[in-house]
Amino acid sequence: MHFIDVILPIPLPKLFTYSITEAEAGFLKPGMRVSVPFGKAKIYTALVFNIHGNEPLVYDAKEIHQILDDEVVVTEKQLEHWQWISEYYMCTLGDVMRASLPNAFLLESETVISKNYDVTIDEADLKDDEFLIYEALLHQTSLKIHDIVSILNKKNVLPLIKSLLDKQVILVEEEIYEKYKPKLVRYVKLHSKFSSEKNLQDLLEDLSRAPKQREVVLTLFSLSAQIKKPIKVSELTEKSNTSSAIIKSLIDKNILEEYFVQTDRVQYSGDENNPLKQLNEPQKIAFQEIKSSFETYNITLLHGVTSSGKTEIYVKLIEEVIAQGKQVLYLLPEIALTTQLVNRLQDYFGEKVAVFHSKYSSHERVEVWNHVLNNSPKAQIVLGARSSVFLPFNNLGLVIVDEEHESSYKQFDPAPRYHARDTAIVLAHLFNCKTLLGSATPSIESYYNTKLKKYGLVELTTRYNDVLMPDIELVDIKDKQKRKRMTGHFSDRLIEEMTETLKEGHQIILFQNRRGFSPIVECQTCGHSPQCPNCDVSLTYHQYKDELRCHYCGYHSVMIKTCEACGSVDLDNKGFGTEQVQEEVSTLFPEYKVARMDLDTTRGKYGYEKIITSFEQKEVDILVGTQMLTKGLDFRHVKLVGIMNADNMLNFPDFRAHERSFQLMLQVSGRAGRTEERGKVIIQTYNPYHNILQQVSTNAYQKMYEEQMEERRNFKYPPLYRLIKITIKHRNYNMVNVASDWYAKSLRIVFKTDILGPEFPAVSRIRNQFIKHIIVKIPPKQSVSKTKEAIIKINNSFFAVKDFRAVRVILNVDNY
DNA sequence: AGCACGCCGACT
DNA sequence: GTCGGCGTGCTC
Repeated sequence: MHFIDVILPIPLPKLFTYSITEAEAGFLKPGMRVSVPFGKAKIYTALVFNIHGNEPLVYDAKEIHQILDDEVVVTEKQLEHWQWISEYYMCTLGDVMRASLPNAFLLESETVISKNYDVTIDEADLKDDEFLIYEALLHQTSLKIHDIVSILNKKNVLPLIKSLLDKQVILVEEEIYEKYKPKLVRYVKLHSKFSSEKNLQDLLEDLSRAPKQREVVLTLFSLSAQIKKPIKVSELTEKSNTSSAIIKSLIDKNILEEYFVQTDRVQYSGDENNPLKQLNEPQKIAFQEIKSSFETYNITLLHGVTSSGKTEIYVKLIEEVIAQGKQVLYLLPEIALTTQLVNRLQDYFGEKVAVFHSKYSSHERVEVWNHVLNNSPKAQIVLGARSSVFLPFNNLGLVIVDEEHESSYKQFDPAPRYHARDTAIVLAHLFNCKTLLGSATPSIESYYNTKLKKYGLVELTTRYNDVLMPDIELVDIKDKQKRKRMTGHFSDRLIEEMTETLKEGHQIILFQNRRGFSPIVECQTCGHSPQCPNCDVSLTYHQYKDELRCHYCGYHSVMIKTCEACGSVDLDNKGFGTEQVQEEVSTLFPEYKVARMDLDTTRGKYGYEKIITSFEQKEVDILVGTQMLTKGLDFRHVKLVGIMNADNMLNFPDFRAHERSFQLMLQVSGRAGRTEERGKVIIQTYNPYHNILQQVSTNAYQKMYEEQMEERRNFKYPPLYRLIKITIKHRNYNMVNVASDWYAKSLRIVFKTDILGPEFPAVSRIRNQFIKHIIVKIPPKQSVSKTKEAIIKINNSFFAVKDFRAVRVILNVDNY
């Protein structure tokens, strides 16, 4: 008797056991995919977790449907890694599987219906709809659910299929198809019979009455003479300036022959292996320090001021590791910066660099996955966003986590709610290799770990080319308002600096941490402001489309002309976003070009790229944007950075608000003056004496760290205490209250203190679901894993209560 | 998560 | 009287 335990890509906490034959047992290995029947009819892709001979006692194991792989697609190391993730982040292995595997690896099954020929059917027995399907099956051998939906033009066709099945009119089968298809490129060549000079002459004469086709043949002829390589159809179409129809007719006439070649979707074309840049003195010292730090520590934090040339140091380290034939994982917070960085790395390492991120199609992901799995030289260096920690490395030699402090490394939804930095550190540990964290503004927890001597620390305090750190000036806008020195949201100081910078031909970045035009539209007469029907928030006015939008659920409606409550036309905009800043800039400086970079303008695969390139090429003089601007972009000609309003981030209700504001402001400031000239930063605020702003203006990281640590100690927050956030969701307000009270009470029985809540968050309803949060604080001496075990117990008894079964509970470990 | 089974309102 | 809503329970 042979059995396998498999992981199914669904959020169920246990593995499922299937029986296999002797031969299958000899062939299967953990990490291979099998398709298995699950429930009444469905077939799922499952991943073999282990192979054993223990027959389950309380149920009969079903047989597997089919083996899907010849070789493992998930390595043993990955399975180990998955287990750590599922335990640490309190999610199921199925959740991790779903997040890890490229979608195309998960087969889909589709219900296929065919006629039952064993039974004679009395057509009179059939209802109208049923007869339509029956008739369709007389013409076609099989139908898919989708086809039936379109034949009958109604949504719910399952009852009908069931009834047909009962009457034995049809047979139902689950058909499986692989979603990944290699990309084939279509090539053409002249049919071999025209290879002789004479036949070709004849052909051209034949075609003299079809000038278009003749033209194509001639172009093909000259192209193949020129480049002596196979000719793509797309190339030929473009060069000969014809349509694909003409080429098709040539193929049909057997004049051209078409053929297909499999190619990689992701290809690097360009010169490669430019010599590495020489490190300057401070970089050399830092490089040596990192290497000696690695002798003591597995993890080292490189704290280097903005524009100090951390990338060159990474490149040197990468060079050494790949020389040993090992793989490198280079993590970046988001894709915005990859364009510049990918180019830089490819300049040095050419084809060895593979890029991996969420905007890639699932086909592209499979290709990178396979390259990494096969240890192919094409993916020796993986440059990727957080999900690249799931790639099947087998020979990892170094992990680099750039911009280590970035919050986008943490996944919030859906499970697994992992932090890519911490997950990558564990991955590196599995391979017994080193991790380098880099940042100009390290996260407090990482810096704390260097103090605890868990991580090594290397500092780099001078900018590349000895450019001075930008001069940061705080402008008190409360005072400016009083003295009527404001034009819209611009202080006289900011306008002065902008005018001068533009005159000198330099560029400006304006930072406003809010999208849209104005967050709130308020009626001047009755004070009413339009709310989202699905969420507990006011709608934001977006001028560009003249509509009101909810940033939580995507609801949008046209801008109202009159107040919905009292009918008054006296509507006022409160607060301001990037759109309004952009508009004010174009009125203030009409002769200069302004662009905006935020979620709304960077949709699509190349959204960022377009804006970044046009700014780089100086087609745009002023760039207005949200925090996207901070993510490691390197603009050469920016001299001035303006932060429109520092207060809204400082006042954000979160224990990290101060740390985040410090990081954000220093990062944006770092965009100023990256070559030669010293940059200038203007920070507009109502409260210039705020500690954080003082620390930003003097680049006092140490001071900020100590002060924040003091607060964290006093208020029991990370990194001293650990946090687990429990979110309770339900569409019924009362249910959320009752359920969260029950949950919190149970937690308090076990943990006594250090439980916060339940509390409604600032936005207490999203997509028609009410939300309450409970925070579990874990003191330094309390075992984190024991705490999690206790929470899981409470969670289980929670769902044993009948009334609570429909309540959604989300566990978020390290929710910061 | 899906999906089937089972019990109560608005339609022919 | 039926179609169809979603509460509840199970999946090797």
